[in-house]
Amino acid sequence: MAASYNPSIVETPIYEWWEKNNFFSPGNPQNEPFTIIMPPPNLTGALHLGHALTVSIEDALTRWHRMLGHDTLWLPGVDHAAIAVNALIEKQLREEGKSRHDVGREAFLDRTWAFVEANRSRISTQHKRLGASADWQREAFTADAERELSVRTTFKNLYDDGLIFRAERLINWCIGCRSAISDIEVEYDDEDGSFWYIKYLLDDESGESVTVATTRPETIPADVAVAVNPNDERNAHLIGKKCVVPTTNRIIPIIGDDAIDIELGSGALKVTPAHDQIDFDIGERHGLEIINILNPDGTLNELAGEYAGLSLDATRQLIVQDMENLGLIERADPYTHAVGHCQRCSTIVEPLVSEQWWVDAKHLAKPAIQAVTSNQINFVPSRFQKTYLRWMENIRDWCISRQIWWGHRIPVWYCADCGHLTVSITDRDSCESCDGVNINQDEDTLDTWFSSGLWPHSTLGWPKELHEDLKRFYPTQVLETGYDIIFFWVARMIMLSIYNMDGVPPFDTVYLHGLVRGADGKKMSKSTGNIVDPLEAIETYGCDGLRYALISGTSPGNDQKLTDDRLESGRNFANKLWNAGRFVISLREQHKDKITTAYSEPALEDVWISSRLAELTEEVDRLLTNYELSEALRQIRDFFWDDFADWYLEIAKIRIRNEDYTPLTVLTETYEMTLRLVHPFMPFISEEIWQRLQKSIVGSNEQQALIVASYPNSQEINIKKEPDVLDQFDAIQEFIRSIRNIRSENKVDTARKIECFIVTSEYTNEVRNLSDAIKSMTRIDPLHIVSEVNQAPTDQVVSQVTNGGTVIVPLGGLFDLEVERKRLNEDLQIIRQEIERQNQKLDNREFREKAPEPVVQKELDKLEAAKAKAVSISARLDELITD
RNA sequence: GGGUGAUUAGCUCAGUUGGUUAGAGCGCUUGCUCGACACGCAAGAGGUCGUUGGUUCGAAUCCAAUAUCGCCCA
Repeated sequence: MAASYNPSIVETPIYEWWEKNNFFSPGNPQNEPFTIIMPPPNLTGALHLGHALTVSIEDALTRWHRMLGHDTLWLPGVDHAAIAVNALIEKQLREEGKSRHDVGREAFLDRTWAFVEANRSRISTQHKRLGASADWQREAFTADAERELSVRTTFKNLYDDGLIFRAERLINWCIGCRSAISDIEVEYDDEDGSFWYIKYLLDDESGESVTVATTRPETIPADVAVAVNPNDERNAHLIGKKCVVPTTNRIIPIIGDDAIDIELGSGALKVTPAHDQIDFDIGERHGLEIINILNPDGTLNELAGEYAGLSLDATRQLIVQDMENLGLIERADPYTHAVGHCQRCSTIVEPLVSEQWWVDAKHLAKPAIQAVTSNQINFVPSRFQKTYLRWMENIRDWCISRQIWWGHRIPVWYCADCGHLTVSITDRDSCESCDGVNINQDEDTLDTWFSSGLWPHSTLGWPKELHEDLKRFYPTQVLETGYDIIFFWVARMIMLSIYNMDGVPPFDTVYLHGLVRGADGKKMSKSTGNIVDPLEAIETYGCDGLRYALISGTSPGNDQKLTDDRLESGRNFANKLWNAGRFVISLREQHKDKITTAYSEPALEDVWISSRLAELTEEVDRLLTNYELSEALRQIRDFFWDDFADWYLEIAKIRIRNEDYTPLTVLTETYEMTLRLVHPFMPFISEEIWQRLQKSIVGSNEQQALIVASYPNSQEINIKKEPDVLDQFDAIQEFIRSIRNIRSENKVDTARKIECFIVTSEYTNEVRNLSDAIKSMTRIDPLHIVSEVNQAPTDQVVSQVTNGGTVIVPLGGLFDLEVERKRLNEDLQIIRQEIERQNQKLDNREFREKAPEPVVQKELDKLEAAKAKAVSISARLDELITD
């Protein structure tokens, strides 16, 4: 084995071997299932660190459950990302000087499918590189034939139930995508603008005017009324009169409406129902006409009169200028207002009235709210339950039609003869009402989230209700994703799954992770240049190193910064595992014939490491059950590095050097179990070493698999847990640390062996049993074990008092009386402060009465220990003074 | 404006039923070729847990204000 771990030559062959052996598919039909459906990444672009985090978490949960023996399925897939891919292909076309309309729908889709095929395989290759133990045989695609069937079936059922309908309403029109988008696809940014106060002249001889305040003068050509509050003394008398729209000179009514904010602006609002939600509502209440002045490309249409053909920006400048020339502008105040931008293409979104397909979200939300309030679905962390409920309780109808070509085409056919509308799961060539063949399918496609909303059951075979997977794996256990898509995805899945699956929610637990940010704390993006490519990180640090870094940096729902430091410590941990394994295996090979499996009389350290391991397995089980992955990993690391490698292994070395080969058994068992514990987090290195270790244990060349080995359980540890041993070993560690500290503080040459006295009555046996280890680890010789301080010399010695006794090291010529006196005085100071604190605590009558007994006892013990320490230190000080 | 999160060592973060001497990694100081590992070993230094007030025998932890930064929604 190489002296350092080289992940790049280990990882790929192991993954291929796992896959070849079909370990990723569920294979324990007799056991209870555990299912995670993978959030399908978008087809566009490469996988980023967010995906790497998703994989790290979901794979850890999957591997853990697989090792627990569950019938485990992690089902992968890809999302067709309708708008994003459509935009990407359109961009390609634009670069060739063409539009999608130039090439036509069919050629456009051919081209898109070619892109899709190329990218799908790249995404699964990258997932495999991240070590995802997902069942690739079941890989799904939101736009494949099975999923199309589920989409159309859902559409048809919702339509038949009256929950999908077509209506003309105000929608968000993305000028870049040339499509409607849903409310949550609009992102608002504050932008500086102006609040213009504009005079609308009354349509009479009075010469009077009403002053309207607006941030959007460019929509003036679409005005159909001016509204004032009937309670507004300034304006109420105008109600019922008419006024003239500036520049276009149409005559419009002045109406009264309670909803008008008297305080805002001039108190008079121009009403533009086609281009503003509030105005649209006012228009509905008053039966106003709707004038839409926008073309799909964001320019103004012929209804805008002289401004037709101009952009909104250009119109604003021009119309303001025109009105100024007419003396209609009273003033313009600086004003900050929220401007909507498209989530996908960042261009400005315009409110606009249009006929679209809608889902009655309020109706679907009811049982989806119920599923969460009744705790059928739980959020981790729980605070996101509130986020979810708040949104669901205020949900608005969901606009699902998109004027783009890439996506699920709306399964609706319009009859030119009778006007009937046929909604069908299968393609139609005749009208279901009049049988006429003069029908056309709806040109629009569905919101990409409509198909991903079906994901938990569409991937398992729905609507084929007898599908084995659906029966076996629905509902799933965990849905793991980023908190940024609770509304887009999680909420829709809950609504649509409950609707399609007879009221059964799609999963029990929603685990939400945070964003992975750059080392600078900013969101990773190309423009800030702080992107870490997961594949590059894998090249440098290994897949396990990356996964370690991601898992150890994450806690549910919180963002994390990924730094090189953390990646390095992941790589270092992998290397540490590797080297310990290398050492254990080489020891076994060297002493093959001396290994026994009997440990009738385990040594203190054997019992200690076994007890610690038992504690660890119980703790890891508890933590993983509570989704505290980073804490579980941290504890495994600490156990392995501190307890196993730095203490147990070091002592074992000494024993083996002294021809005591019994530690080899515990050494191997502990190390082997550690590999199993760490496997869900660092699958490659653990599998690699585990297999080598198995060969050395079993002695056969048959390749075994850690991935399907059992997850450690404290019951399987041969040496049972003994709580007393933890204290005993702790005392030994303290003695060793004290001696090392004395050596270091007094600058005793590393190589030089010195004499030492350990004064203890409580731990005499333990010190005696471990004396070889103590001597070797501290380079002392001889070691005297005595029960009284007066059995040790007092001249030119340095001493340190521990909880288990006192360490006394004669230093001879290296001894510095002043240094030692100073140090002892400092120690005494500290211990006296502690005694003070303890006394204060214990003198408090209320504490002694109200605190639980064990807590009081613990404080009493601490006081006693501190007092004993103080006595020893003062005694030693007295000796120094009398010297 | 409403909601929500963060604020703990120089940096990045743990601290999940209130009871430790407040922990880790990185960085820092000192010393190390004792049978794996310098991606390592050993010994250290470093924190009045944002501020104020409250609840409690006891608060980093619970409550209320407040400040700063962030996110979501309107």
